[in-house]
Amino acid sequence: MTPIMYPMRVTRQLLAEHRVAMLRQASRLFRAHGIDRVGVADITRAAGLTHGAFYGHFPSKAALASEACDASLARAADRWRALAAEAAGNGEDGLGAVIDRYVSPSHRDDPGGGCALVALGAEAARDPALVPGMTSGTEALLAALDDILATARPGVPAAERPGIALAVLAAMNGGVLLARALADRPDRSDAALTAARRAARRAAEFS
Amino acid sequence: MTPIMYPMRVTRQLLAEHRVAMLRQASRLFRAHGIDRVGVADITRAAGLTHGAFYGHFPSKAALASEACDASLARAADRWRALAAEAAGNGEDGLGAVIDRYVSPSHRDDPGGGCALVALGAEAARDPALVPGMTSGTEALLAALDDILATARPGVPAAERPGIALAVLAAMNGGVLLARALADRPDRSDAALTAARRAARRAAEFS
DNA sequence: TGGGATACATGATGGGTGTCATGTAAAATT
DNA sequence: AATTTTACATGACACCCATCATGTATCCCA
Repeated sequence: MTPIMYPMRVTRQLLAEHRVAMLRQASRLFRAHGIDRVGVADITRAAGLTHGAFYGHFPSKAALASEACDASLARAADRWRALAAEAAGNGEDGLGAVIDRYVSPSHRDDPGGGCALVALGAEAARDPALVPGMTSGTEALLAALDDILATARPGVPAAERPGIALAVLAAMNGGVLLARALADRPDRSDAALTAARRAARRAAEFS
Repeated sequence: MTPIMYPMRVTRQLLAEHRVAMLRQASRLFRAHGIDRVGVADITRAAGLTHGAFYGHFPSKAALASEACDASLARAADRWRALAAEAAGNGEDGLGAVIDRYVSPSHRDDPGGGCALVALGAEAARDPALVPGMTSGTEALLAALDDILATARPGVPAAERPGIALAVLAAMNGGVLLARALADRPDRSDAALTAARRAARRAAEFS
C-alpha cells in the first residue's frame, strides 16, 4: 500500500520562494568567492534560513551549483535578448550593445553579479557534477547570440551564425577574464577591455 | 650577540630542487583540480616530501600559489617564444603556430599541463594574495606576444602591438575556457576552438 | 674530525565543512 | 476540529585542512 501524498496549497509558493532564494544567493556567492569558499550555511543564511533547510531542496551542494550555473546563464541570455531588442528599437546595434555591456569595467569589477561562465567556467570544467549545468547554460548564451546576430547582422548567412556566436563569446569572456587577471595594473586592464570589445566586433564580421 | 649564520654549500642545491619541485607540482595540481581542492600535503607528497617541509620554503599556501602562477606563466611565455622562433625558421607563421598550439583540443583536454590563466584566472582574481603573481605572469605572456608580433606581423606599428597582443590573448584564453565549458557537447567544443583560432588570427590583423 | 646548524618527518591543534538525525510548530486535508 | 504531513531549526558527526611545535638525522664549516 503506497501512502497517499497530499499536496500543499499555499506554502508551496513559499517553498518555491525559498528554493529560488537559495539558488539566487548561491549563484551570487559562488561567482563572488568561488564554489569551494562558500559553505551551505552561508547560502542558507543569505536566503534567511539555516543549514537544516538545505537538503530538503537539493540533493547535494554540487547539484545546487550545477543548477545555479544553468539558471544564472539562462537569465543572462534573456537579459542579452532584451538589451539587444531595446537597442535595435532605438536604431542602434543590438550586438554591439551586448558586447559593450559585457566587456565593461563594471562587469569586470563585479564578479558576484557577473557572468558565471567567466567566474566559474574553469571550476565547473573540473568537476563532473557541474559540467551539465555549465554546458547547458553556455548553450543558452550561444542561442541568444545566434538570434541577436540574425537581426543585428543580416548579412551573415544563417549557417555561419553558430560559429560566429562562438567566436564572439570567446572574445567576450576572454576579455573579462584577462582584465580581471590584470587587476593589479588598472591601465592594462582597461586596455584589455577595449581590445576585447574590438576583437568581439571583428569576430562578428562576415567575409 | 646575534648568532652567526653559516650558509650551506651542497645541500643548498638540494634545497632549491625541493623548492622548485614543490612549485612545479603545486602548479600542476592547482591547474588540474583548483587551488582549494589541493592540500599542502598533496603538494609535498607529489614532490616526494611530507607536509612538514612546506613552511620552511613558503610562508603560506597562498604565497606558493601566487608564485606558482607567476612561474608557470613565465615558462609558458618562454615556450611561446621558442615555438614562434622555430616556426619562423621554417618559413611558417610564428604567431599562427602559437595560436594553433594554444587553442587546441590537447590543451583543452589537459588543464593540469595547460595555461594557468585559463585554469586559475578567475580564482586568482578573487584572492588578493594571488593577484600579484597572476598579473605579473600575464604580463609575461603579453610581452612574449608583443615580441612575436614584431617579427611575425611586421606591418603592425609598434604602438599598436600591446593592444593587439591583448586582443589575441583574450580570444585565445576565451576560446579554451569556452571549449572546456562545453565539455558535454564535443562537437560544439571543437567548433569553439576552431572559431576562437580564427578570431585570434583576425585580432592580429592591422587595419 | 667534531660541533653547531637546519631541513625534513612526525605529531598535534583549532577551525571549518558537507551531510545526516531528530524535534517541533505550522499548514493542509478531511 | 482533528489528524496527518512537512519544512525548517537545532544539533551532532566524521572528516579534512592550514598552520604550528618538536625531535632527529644529516650536512656544513672550522
